[in-house]
Order: sequence, then C-alpha cells, then structure tokens
Amino acid sequence: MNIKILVADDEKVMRELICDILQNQGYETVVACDGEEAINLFKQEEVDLIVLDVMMPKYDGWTVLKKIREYSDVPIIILTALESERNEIHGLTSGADDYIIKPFSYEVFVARVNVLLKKQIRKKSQVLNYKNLQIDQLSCKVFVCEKEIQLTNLEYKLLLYLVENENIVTSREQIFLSVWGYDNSQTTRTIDTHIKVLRAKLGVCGDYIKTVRGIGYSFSKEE
Amino acid sequence: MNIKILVADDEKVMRELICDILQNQGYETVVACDGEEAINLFKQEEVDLIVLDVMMPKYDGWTVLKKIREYSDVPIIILTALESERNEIHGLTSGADDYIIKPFSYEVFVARVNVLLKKQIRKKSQVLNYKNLQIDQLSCKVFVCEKEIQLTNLEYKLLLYLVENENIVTSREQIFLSVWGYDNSQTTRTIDTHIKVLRAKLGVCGDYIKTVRGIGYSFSKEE
DNA sequence: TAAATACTTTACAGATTTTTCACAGAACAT
DNA sequence: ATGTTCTGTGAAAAATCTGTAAAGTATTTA
Repeated sequence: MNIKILVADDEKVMRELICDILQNQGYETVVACDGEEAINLFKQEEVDLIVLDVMMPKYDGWTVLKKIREYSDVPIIILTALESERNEIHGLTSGADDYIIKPFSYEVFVARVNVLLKKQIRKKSQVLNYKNLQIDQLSCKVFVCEKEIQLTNLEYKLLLYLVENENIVTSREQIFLSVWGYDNSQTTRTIDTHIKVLRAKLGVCGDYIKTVRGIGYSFSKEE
Repeated sequence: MNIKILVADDEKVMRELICDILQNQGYETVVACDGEEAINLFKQEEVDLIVLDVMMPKYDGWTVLKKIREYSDVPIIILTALESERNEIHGLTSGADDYIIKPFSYEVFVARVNVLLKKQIRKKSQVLNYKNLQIDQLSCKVFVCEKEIQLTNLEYKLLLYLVENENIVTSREQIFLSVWGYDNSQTTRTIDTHIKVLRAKLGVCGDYIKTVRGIGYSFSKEE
C-alpha cells in the first residue's frame, strides 16, 4: 500500500521542503499551488492526508478546508505562519485534525503526520514483499504469486523468522531457540521436516529458502 | 450520546481545572490520581478519551500510554509541563494522539479535545456494513439479511471488537484484554464459547468469524 | 424472592498439527 | 572411488488445539 499526501502551498520553497520531508518518509506527494488546484487534485487523486497552507491564492486554506469537509473526512493538517491562538482554534474547530505553526521542526512535523496516518502506516509496515512472495503480518496470510497459501502457525513463524533474517545463515539451534524457545536440534530432524513442507507449500518461492550445508538455512530471494 | 473522559493527573488543582473545563463542554469525567488507578479505571469504565499527565506516581504517563496502547486505540492526549521537542516527539511516536504543554489556554485545550472526540463520534455513529451483516453502533442493533438478531451486551462488544479489527488476527489474550479488561485465556475456553454462540446467532454470516489455529480469531467477510 | 437470563467453567471428542524415526540420497573429504 | 557426514522424505505416533455440550455461578428482571 502506498500512502499519498496532498501538499498545498503557494510558496515553492516551502512546498519542496515539505515534499522532501514526506518523501524521505517514503510517502508519495502530490502538490497544489493554490486552493482551487488543491480541491481539484483532491477530487481526482486518492489522497490519504492533506497538508494545507492557510495563505494561498484563489481559495485560502480555510475555504479549502471547509469545502473538502463537506464530503470527506480525510485527515487535514493546517500550516500557518501566524502564531495566533485565534487561528489555531479556528483551524481546529473548522474541521482540521492538526495545526502546525511555521517555522516547524522537522521531527515534530513528521511525528504529527504519522499520528494521523497511524492506521495506514500500521497496515503498510506489516506487509513483507519478496518478488512473488508476500507476507501480511496483520492477517497472518501468505501469498505466492498473488494466491494465498495455507500455512500452519508453526510454519508461519518459521518462515517469518527466516525472512526477518534475510541473507543471514541461521543454525538449527538458533532457529529452535528463536521459534520454539528451546533447543532440540541435536537429536531430531524436526526443523528439516518443517523446512521441507514449507518449501513445498511455497511452490515457486520454495528455493528462497537455501540450505547451507553443515550450518543451517538462510532466506534469500536471489536466484 | 454520553461522552466520558478519563483525566489522570496527580495534582488536585490541575485535575479539577481540567474536569471543570470538560464538564462545561458537557462531558462526563472520571479521575485518576496515579498511573495505576488510570489503567484500572480505563479497564472498568467505557472511556472515549484520556487526558494523561506525564508526571504521576506509580506509573508515569509514558508507561500508562504504552500499557493502554497494547490493547486499545482510545484517543489519548498527553499533558506536560515540559516544553521539550524531544518529549513531544516521544509522546506522539509512542501512540499519543495529541500533546499539550502546560500552561495551556482554555480554548486551545477544548479545541484539541473536540477534534479527537469529533472523530470518535463520527466513527461511533457509523453503520458498519458487511454484505449481509449490518451493525448500527448508535442503537447497538445487529442485522443479518435485514433481520435483527438479539445479541447480549458481551456478544455485541466481542463482535464489534472483531469487526473493528477486520482482517487482523487477534489472539485470545488480546480479545480478553480489549473486551473484558483482563486476561483469562490461558485457563478457560470462555472466548471459544462466546464465539460459538456468536457464530450461531450470526447465521449465514457466522463464517465471517474465522478461526486462525494456534493464534486466535479474525473477522473477514471474504469467502 | 423466585425465575429468567447471562456468563464462566469444565471435560471431552474430533480434528489438525507437530514430532519422531528410519532410511534414501546428496555433498564432501580423502 | 569410497566412506563419511549431512540433508530430504514419508509415514506413523504423539501432542496440541478448537468446538461443543452441559453444568455451575452470577446477575438481572419481574
């Protein structure tokens, strides 16, 4: 899932600064230079959040806020240079979700954006993607070539452990300790058996799990 | 609709000031004088928002925030006397929804509280719609194929929790903590029993509640 | 207070998952 | 090439987990 943020500000420098910050966070940005453009863009793009400057040509920020709130609950952050309490209250009571005064600190800005994107971020950050293999940690579902495969809980945990240690060779002992909580690797072939089943279930992605003879296993999507 | 706000602050003066402000707005308040009390009260009362002071005996605000976030998304405002950017960032990234520095202005405080409550109310007044299943959160009525079904209070809360976490696998422990306020999942089959009844009452929608063996349950209208 | 309703606990069967084990086959060293 | 070591495999045994009924406890209603 890609998160898209609409940035509306008439000053080029500010616009680019904000976009840079957001892109650094891995978000996609769409820019508007005036109120009218902001409203139009919002209608045609699927936007997850709006950063809205108050002073803009055509429509000012307040007007844009009001118009968008007539039909959408999208989170909106109001940006302004005016440090006035009146303004802040006005912004918040007109339906804004947050209110930030310029100049703002990078970190606080990012933190406040992230609070409003909490749900989307949660979803996004829980999906692991490896070519034909996707692992959704929220629904605990695993997909190979877009098709869901059924793993048992243990198989799922084992796969997750290997994936979390991508490109790192882990011994059977380490795997046992991390996934099972105890070590039984000296006497049994338990892990090998599960790896076998896992590879089979992963189908074309089965060989992402590499055997490192004499040591253990490692997950790597390379060839 | 009745809105209840939990105010946690060890200073009596501040506590009463905040409660006065909130009661003026027509909100009901519950007060806690330390972190432990805050957590306990939250578990037993149905709270719509928490105002949380950082410096408190027993558990400080950060700890309370963290503990509550383990099982609840309730809006939380952090209050602090320390004007420090580090703190604000810490608060916001630890799961707070807003951060207010003391001393604050009456109006700004009210505005920020109202923003969070507005969202909450909007969320709570939605009719949830899943194919043949409708849940009217205002009247707490549930319909399957247009026909109302009778759920007990507990069954309703359980269903709502599962629905709010659509497509997310939740463990019995999480369900217990979120719905009951304590965990009893290790020793009893209480949840399974309620799930059974719920499925039966949901009729054709019964299989929206999926069992995820080894982990817990998840709500999903898919197939 | 009695009756009805709601909720929790318990025990157990059936289903599924996990482990074990013996052996076959591959990789490696000499 | 040969023996040794290590890994893959299939099937059966063991362990675990869930659904369910039924009984017990608590709470609400009349």
